[in-house]
Amino acid sequence: MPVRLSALDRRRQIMRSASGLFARRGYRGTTTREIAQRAGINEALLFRHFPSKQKLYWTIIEELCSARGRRLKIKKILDGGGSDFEVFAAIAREFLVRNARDTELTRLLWFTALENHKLSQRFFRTFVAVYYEALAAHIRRRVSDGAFRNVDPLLSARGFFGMVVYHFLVQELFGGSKYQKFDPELVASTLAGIWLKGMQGPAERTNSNGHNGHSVRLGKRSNHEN
Amino acid sequence: MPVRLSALDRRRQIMRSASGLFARRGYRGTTTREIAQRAGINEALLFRHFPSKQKLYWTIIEELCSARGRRLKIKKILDGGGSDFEVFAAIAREFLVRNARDTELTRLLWFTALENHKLSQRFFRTFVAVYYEALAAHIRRRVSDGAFRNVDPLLSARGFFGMVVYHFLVQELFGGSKYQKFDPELVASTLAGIWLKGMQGPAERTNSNGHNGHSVRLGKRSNHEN
DNA sequence: TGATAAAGTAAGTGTTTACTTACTTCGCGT
DNA sequence: ACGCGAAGTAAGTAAACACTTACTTTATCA
Repeated sequence: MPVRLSALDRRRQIMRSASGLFARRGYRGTTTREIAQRAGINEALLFRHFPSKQKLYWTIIEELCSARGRRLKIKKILDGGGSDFEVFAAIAREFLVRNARDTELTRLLWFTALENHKLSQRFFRTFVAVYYEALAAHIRRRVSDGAFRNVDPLLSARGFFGMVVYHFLVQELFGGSKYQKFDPELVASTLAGIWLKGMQGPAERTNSNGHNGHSVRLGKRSNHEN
Repeated sequence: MPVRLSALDRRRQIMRSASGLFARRGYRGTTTREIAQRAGINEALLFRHFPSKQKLYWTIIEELCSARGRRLKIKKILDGGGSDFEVFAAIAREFLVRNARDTELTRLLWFTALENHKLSQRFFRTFVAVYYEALAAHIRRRVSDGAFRNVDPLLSARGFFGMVVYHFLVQELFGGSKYQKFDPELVASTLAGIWLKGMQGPAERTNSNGHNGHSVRLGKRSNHEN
């Protein structure tokens, strides 16, 4: 009846069970007994694999922080070329679909941010700040190209992510999806369209720069009727 | 030594003490003993004023939901006239300074959203959705004026709040303010500027003879460059 | 084929939690 | 001035919590 697993497999299984519960109920709202129950094992075994509940939690967070290849994805989009509109819509889309695929992770992250002050900052640095830096660098480049207006790159990058992330939070955390569904594709292109048009320089025809082929024929006509 | 208060005053004092703790540590992270200690009373007295911890929590949330005159403020800004920029910058500023004044409330709300699924949706409706509706209505008006492009009013309203709220969250919840301070005035005008410029229709809105030709060309389907 | 080390568990431990009970102190109306 | 109801409290209780101990089972390899 009791399935016997190798230490590594059991460890992984416990972490999987635990992260789901932590995400739904938070650290304090999750008991070690629940975790063990969900993993189908005795509570004592949990404590042989992890010295404490705290350590288990941290290990999960740690793994989530390091394992995901998110950074690569956004860097790839940025470096991949394409019009500004294509790039920013792709980033927004990537964010929306990725987060939608595991609401669990998002909830876990937000819980951590609220429950654990210290961890949240470290979190932010390893998980979120990299996006900003990459995006802000890109914006800075486009500013010096003359394609974007000269606004604070960090602030405008934050503004862009803000639109996307907040939309997701409203839909998933606050139950906005109960009232209205949105097509991620539409959301991505609409928000990217607004932001991008808002960033473009007053002299819009300045697309001749000897840089790589970013042309400025963007999607200000990103207007999608339906 | 022990200060004797009227039931009403004591009640209020307990609620004040409790909401601070709930905001910092969440519902589950706050003990009734702590609350009593902070209020300078015995734990038993707390339970004479509130039948349970749950009820205390709900009462606090309820009061926060109903008492605040937030809705009025934003309506007033919208109806007060002024240029689009003045209006939107004012809304953003109002949000930033108001939230900064009580981070406590913001934290409490986000905690509630995560910890209590049911409550969060009700919360959202009474606390946040009113903003959207007011702003979306305004956007709709400006669209039919021909001043704004014809994008989904709800989505673009969300986008606007998203920029502002997310900036606040990053600064206050994730410790962004440790690294860099932002002048609320600057943030408000920058974000409002981006969003607004992104919303304004250039020579776009031609006429309304049932079929507007530009919608055929979707921005996201623009051809690739490499 | 055992010896052994690790997987697994039943049944605890002390502590903390939300909540009670049984009691004392005090302001106030008559 | 005195009685009564309400403010206030010391000292609990049962349940739930994270974590332990002491023990049994089983895969693996010399």
